[in-house]
Amino acid sequence: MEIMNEVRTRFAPSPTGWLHIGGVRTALFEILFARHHGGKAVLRIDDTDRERLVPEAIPGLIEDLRWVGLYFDEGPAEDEIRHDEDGHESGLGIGGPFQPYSQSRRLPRYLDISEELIRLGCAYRCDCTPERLQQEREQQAERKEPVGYSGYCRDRNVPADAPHVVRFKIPQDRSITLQDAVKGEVRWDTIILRDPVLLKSDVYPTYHLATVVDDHDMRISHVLRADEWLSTAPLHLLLYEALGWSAPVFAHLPPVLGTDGKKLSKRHGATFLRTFREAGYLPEAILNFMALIGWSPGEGDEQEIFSLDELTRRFTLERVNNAGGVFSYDKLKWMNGVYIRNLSAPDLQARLRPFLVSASLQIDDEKLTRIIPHIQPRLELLPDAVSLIDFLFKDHIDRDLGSMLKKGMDAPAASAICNKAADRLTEIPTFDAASIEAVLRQVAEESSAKIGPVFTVVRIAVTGKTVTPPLFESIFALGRAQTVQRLKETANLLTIR
RNA sequence: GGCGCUAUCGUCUAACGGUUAGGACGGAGCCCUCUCAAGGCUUAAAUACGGGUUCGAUUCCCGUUAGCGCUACCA
Repeated sequence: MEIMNEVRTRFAPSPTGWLHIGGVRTALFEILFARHHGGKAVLRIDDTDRERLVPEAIPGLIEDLRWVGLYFDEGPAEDEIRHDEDGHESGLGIGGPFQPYSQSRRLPRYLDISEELIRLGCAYRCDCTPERLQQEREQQAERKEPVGYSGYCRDRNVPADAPHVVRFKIPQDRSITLQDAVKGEVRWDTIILRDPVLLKSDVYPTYHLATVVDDHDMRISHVLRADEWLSTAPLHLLLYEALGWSAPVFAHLPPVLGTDGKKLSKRHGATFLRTFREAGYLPEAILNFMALIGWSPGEGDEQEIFSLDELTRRFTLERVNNAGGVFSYDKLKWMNGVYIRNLSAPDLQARLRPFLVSASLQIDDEKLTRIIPHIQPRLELLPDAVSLIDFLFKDHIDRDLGSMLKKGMDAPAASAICNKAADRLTEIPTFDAASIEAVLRQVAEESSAKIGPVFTVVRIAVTGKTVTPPLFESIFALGRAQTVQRLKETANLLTIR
């Protein structure tokens, strides 16, 4: 594949914490677009802010991306990822022809470019103190002028040997036009732009310098990034121009919002992918759902459930929306339920296991296998299974006898039903759902009560719950011995009551 | 304040000048039914406002309003 003509996208998160759900959407679009065009998606680590840097976040980010099913073609190699205390390999390395993929390891390159820009007269050193800048801004605000760096150091020839930053010299009286693949044509007058810092005093680049240099160096053809970057696009365009590089295609993605219309953040609820994982969401459902915020298949197509392959096949920038979209937990939950129902029984069982284990249940595989098909349509989140089936795996269950005794049911009658059910279930030759159903229906018929209340008595006696998977299948899964024992136990409890 | 982006049911969205403005989530109702779900059917619910352009605007243009983003040696 000729790399020069290849479609290449990149996802460049800052390792400041767990992967955010909004980041998942961006990463997904990077991959969908690149793959749709037979290109490559690059993972780059934007770790130029040493103050907010969380080293453990790097393996965490890659791990999360993998879990959700997003595999990048190029990215940080093993040695760029922090090893644990014992120096064990993380196993998360990706690698690629443009190593390293962490910006903190590319410092000399940014310094070179910064120097070149100074030589070119497109950038200059600035030794203004934070206090000075702060003061400047306050005065501007007071005079109701637009706030921003005044350009004080533009022509001062600040020497290189004292602490300083390097600023880009924004050409005045220019008009910059961006042809954005999503937003269309956007124009700015450079007069409103202020000379931004390119290289900080710690010799780390700012986002602007690093991203332009790396996107160029790594042959990125399409920059898909969140909406919030749109206003810095003219600066980036100017940088490409100053360096004599051709700019990539830009596509600014609509934001993922919280219910209040503001950018999705912690106060709206869960926002870290990790949290969704722990809450029992399926990665496929998350991806499918995120794809539908800001993108739609269009053409009157009403399909909503898409596999990653299908999304890849159908994804185009033309169908990316301009307006931001509110993240709906309700709809995600619904979609998660759809995905759970579409799982094979063994697959569901495997995915459920960790949640059952962490609920301290002693799993009996035979019971679990029997009940799986019956809880499948009843799950929205994986951990929902716990309260539905924990009665299968406990030696002792508590029952609220009071909730049995409703709709004309009294204790003696309930006790008799339990005893009779226990006896009949002991007698039947084959203990399967159909036989259990036949027996219990017979018991109900022989009782003076209606079928509903009778089954409620049996349900609570056997499971301790008012809400359970279907009764006969639950009893079948529990097994004859435990069922009979629980029925008799209940009968006794009802008599001494 | 300045600059920019955005605007269809509560929410995600479809309708690339002509539709009874469609679907999905959520809501309501009904059916099914051993509880709870799932499933099926039905239903309420939207083009922010004002001007143009046009035979005809959800759709194109302008303005207003509102929301959001940026305005850091953060990304």
